[in-house]
Amino acid sequence: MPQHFIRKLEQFTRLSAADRRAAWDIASQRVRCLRPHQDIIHEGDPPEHVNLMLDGWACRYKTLEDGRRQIISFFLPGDLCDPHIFVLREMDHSISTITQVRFAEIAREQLLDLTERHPRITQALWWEMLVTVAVQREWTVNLGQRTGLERVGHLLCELFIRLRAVGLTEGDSCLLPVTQVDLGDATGLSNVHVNRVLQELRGNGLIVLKGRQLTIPDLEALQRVSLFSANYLHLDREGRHLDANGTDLLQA
Amino acid sequence: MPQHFIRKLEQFTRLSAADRRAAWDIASQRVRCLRPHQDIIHEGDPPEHVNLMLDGWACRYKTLEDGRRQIISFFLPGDLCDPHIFVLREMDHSISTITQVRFAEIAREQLLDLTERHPRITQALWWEMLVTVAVQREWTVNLGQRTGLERVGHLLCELFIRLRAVGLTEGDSCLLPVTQVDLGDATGLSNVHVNRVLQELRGNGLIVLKGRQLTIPDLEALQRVSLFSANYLHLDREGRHLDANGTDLLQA
DNA sequence: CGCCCGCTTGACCCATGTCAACGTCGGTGG
DNA sequence: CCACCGACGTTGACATGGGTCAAGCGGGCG
Repeated sequence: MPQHFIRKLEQFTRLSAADRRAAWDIASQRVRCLRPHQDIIHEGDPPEHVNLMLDGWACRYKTLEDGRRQIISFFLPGDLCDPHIFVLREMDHSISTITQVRFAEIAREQLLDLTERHPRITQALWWEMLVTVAVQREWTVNLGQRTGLERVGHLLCELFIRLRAVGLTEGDSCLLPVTQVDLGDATGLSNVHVNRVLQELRGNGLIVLKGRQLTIPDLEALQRVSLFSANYLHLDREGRHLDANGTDLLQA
Repeated sequence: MPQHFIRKLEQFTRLSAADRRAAWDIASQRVRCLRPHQDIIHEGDPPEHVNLMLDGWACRYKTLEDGRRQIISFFLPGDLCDPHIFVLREMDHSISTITQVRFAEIAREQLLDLTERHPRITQALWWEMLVTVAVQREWTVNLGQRTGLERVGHLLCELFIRLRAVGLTEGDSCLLPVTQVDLGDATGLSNVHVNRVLQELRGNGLIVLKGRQLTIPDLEALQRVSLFSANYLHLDREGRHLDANGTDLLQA
């Protein structure tokens, strides 16, 4: 759904109606759909277009020769996979779906055209790119310094807050369509240990996790035990000085 | 030394004499110098300019409340700290020197001016930014999946190859001006374990490390035991189709 | 109905952490 | 010139978080 993308960009700055229309358009052409656990692009492939997530979850990952697999990041609805990736000749990692995924393929020229005509979108895309990198840095800290419990708690905080930012939570709940193996591949833990950690989080009343439904009754508490600070997500409308303020603007 | 910067950009594409002159100029104004172990910028500060490393080593890092510290990346001569960082309101991490460091402060307008006039430099800066992110992803894999030995070996391979790309190696040797504590903070290991791992690498003849001098007698062998593949550094002049080819070009 | 995938649990093991002591070297001040 | 000191590296003994293996379980789907 293009609205997740627009909602995401508006975390950074308000857009004009024309901006929104352009973003909507670009997200509505060339829509593709993939079933769960299919590669969108594989390590070694030449990057061909920018993918914009509309619905469903995907992930970047890398596999070592002996089969060890690391999930490098999650893509949620509204996320954009690597604007400007075409500068590189080949992918150094793979991207695959987790759930069924609908996404829009955006061609290089389309994106250039969009950014030329809509400077505020350009700024917002810069912001989205910088946040993506900031998330990657935080994952480095997560894997390097935190204990198993903290790692999983931290990841759950991040996912919940990112989902909330695009309107995909309901109160203190959200969908979490990943297996414990996936969580392990993302946190560098074995699936068995992820299970133990989840039990512990449940035992402490920090999460309720049944099937694919995650509830975080007290987000602050979970943040505290996970040493989570949301500053790296830069969600406070940091580009608000750029807010579009034409007459066509819906005042919120 | 501006030549490291230029040499780095030319890993991606050849530059015209005018491009080189412009890059040299921007790297030669507003040069600052800091002693070892001083913050260049601290988490929470507003980012003010882009820093270009001329000499010496620095690192990004993040500290948890209880003192655990993760080095998130290393900056080597020729590296640029976060072009376009000014889109964000505050730093979500700190940058500090490791050795004495000389660097150039580049103002936002200067950088915009440079990229407007020199499209090939713009492309090269995109490349450098994408490689920086690729390195961050690889660190995620390193911390999440590799054993202690592999982690340290992998880091040494990366540093050696990056140094070689800017002309800072001599044969199979380079300077490694970091302590074992630093290596531990970068690899998520304790300094004691880093020491044990280094002993083992020495024992296997994979490295010679005396004082600050690192020698890697057989880089391929070290790469093999570390499961290191250089593809993520995108060093094969991937932008060679953009090579400047005016008459002013020094044919190499 | 039965199978398969994902979750759960227990027993055991190992990589890595922690703690503590000691060594070494270069710098500095008396 | 020597004595001291602090930072860094090294080593051993011991502790532990998390991995591995294996078995059982439960529910959704063909």
